[in-house]
Amino acid sequence: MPQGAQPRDKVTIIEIADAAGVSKSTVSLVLTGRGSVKPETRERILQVMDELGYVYNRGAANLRNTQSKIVGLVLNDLSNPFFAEFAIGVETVLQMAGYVAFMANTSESVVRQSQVMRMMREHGAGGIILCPALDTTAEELALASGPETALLVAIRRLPGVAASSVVPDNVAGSARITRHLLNLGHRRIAYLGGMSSMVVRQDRHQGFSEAMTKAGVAIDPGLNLECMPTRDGGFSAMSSALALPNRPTAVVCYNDVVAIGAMLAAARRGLVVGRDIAIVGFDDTSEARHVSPALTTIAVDAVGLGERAAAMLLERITNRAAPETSHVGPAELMIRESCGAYQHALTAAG
Amino acid sequence: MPQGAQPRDKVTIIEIADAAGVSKSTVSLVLTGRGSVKPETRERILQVMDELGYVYNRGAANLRNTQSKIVGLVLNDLSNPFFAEFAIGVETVLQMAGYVAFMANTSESVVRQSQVMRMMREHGAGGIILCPALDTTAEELALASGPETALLVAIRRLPGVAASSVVPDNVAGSARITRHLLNLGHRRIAYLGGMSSMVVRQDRHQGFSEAMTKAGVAIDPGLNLECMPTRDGGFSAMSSALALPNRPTAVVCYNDVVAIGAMLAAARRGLVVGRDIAIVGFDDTSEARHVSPALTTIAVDAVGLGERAAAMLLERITNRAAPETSHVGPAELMIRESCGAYQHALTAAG
DNA sequence: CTGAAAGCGCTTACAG
DNA sequence: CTGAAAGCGCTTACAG
Repeated sequence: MPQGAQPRDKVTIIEIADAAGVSKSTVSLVLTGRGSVKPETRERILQVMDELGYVYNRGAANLRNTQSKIVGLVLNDLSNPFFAEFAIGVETVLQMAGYVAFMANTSESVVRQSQVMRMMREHGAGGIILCPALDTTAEELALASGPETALLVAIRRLPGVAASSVVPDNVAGSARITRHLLNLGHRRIAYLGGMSSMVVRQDRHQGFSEAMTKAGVAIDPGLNLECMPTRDGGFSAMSSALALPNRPTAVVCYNDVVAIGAMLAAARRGLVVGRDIAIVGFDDTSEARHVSPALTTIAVDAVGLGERAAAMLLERITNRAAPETSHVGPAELMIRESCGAYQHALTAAG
Repeated sequence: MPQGAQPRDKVTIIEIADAAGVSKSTVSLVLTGRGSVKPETRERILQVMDELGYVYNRGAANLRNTQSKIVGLVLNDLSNPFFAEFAIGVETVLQMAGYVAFMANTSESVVRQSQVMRMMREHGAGGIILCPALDTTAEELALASGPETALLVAIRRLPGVAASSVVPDNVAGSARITRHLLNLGHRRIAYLGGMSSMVVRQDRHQGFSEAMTKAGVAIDPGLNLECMPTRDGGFSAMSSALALPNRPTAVVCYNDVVAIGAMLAAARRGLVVGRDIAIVGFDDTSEARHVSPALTTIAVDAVGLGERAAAMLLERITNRAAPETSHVGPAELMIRESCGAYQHALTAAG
């Protein structure tokens, strides 16, 4: 607060009007920027606000005019760097547009999810970007959501939910990375990680299956292994896969986290990943680049998805009549070391 | 919305009162839980709310009673996993207490920082947890903050700012990891990374100096190297250090990110980290465990710091008379491979 | 370009 | 335990 100013507790529009010698309507006009106020009056008012340390009370303003410039972001797992990057994208776009974001982490709990969504609505969020917790059902969401709040579902699509959506191209990405392994000469390829109840797993596994089938390679049902999408899950599932009598020569993992767990299991077993066995992931989190050997994976541009999600939600908020839309983001193959492509090239050359 | 309910646009307390056959005061009483309402009346009101799809308008409520149950979280770099973990801690505690959090990422921009802090205040945040951007000054902050908003500074302390603070024990942590290297027999130890203008760097370097001095080891000013706290910065600075005529045998890095860059530079030069040279970090981000060799570093419990920050802020919000407090969190040595302790033990045994 | 008045959805004393 | 009235800080037509 500038020196000389009185540290009043609550400076309101009325005190500004008094000090500037105008009515409070005029002050409101410069605040909203709607009506046209004489430039010198405007300047004087602005200066008085500064002197008195005035803070615009948007809660009061919203009470009168609805539309709030607040958006909620509900994340299922902020500890996953993928979602942190997604959040950065969302928040950047929101900030540029003059919006402010509520953020909540549900840790995959549908209960917490309902709670935070309700809280955000009560606090006047005009829209919510939801990365749904694992067991989210369409009915629950219909209750947690409401007509005053625009809803956008991100990352995990939710069949049967009336909302816009932003998801990466899981099917195409998975097909692409599977083709990559097929091109490298692999035939016994396992699909590892995630639970078959997860929509994302279904999509990614579908891409895997399509690529295998299109290449005329039989899929061994014994090489379809489920596990929780964690490092530990990947470790256990991979250990099982390696204990198989006729073990796979390549493994397509549900995501990077599972792949890193799988790499650990292979190393523990004395295998050199990228030479003795190929392992690939999905997401391209920053860890993928830093593990050794570096992980071949699918980049989905988490930041870009976040930006797109925010832009689409803003569009729906400002234009309530706009139809629900869905966006499927790119999925790009990042060839690194864990697939053995580099070694393969050397062998081919020699 | 349950079937049978009219999808009215805005259900207010008045419509609830009418439908339940009571006055709106009574409805307000069950909403706030303050007065005592006859249990059956209460039940009936609650049921009507559910049927009509009522959403409590906290903006309107706050207008009357001040105190808002909203808190702001301003992060300087959400892409750093350390801050994502910190945010998780903050948000968990806030959620438990029935608060909702605004979140903003400044990307080290003081301009964005001022903007988002003002926005949060305008939207009625009762307090703000700030991880300040690099060039934040006490004066700017005094302007961006205000008497209605409790301020808590986290991670980077800000000399001269009247606010509670939560920071890790940078001095002790740095001294501890330096002692670890001294115990391993190192004498030519470099301090690498960060800019001397950063308060965190000053604290960590102080811990380094104290440990060296206490051990009676001279500090070579030529082995104090600054760089931006990024992977690339660490890479360049380490390259310079290795080009020195009498190069260090061990390197204490400003943080994990710098250390990982430094490890890359050493490897590029043909050195085996942990055998030919020791490199250690600070923070214990998840990457530290996954690089190869695994990074010896200082764990500061980011989640715990976040929880503590939130708890302290809540305390100040509910009890405005409470004095400002500061908390210094633990700093624990995580011995892994990059310091060569394991190799050292083998040698000693043989 | 400016002023007086009503109202947004709620809470808070104050009567009953 | 319940009702009528005032007011929180702002915006919005409506006059001037």
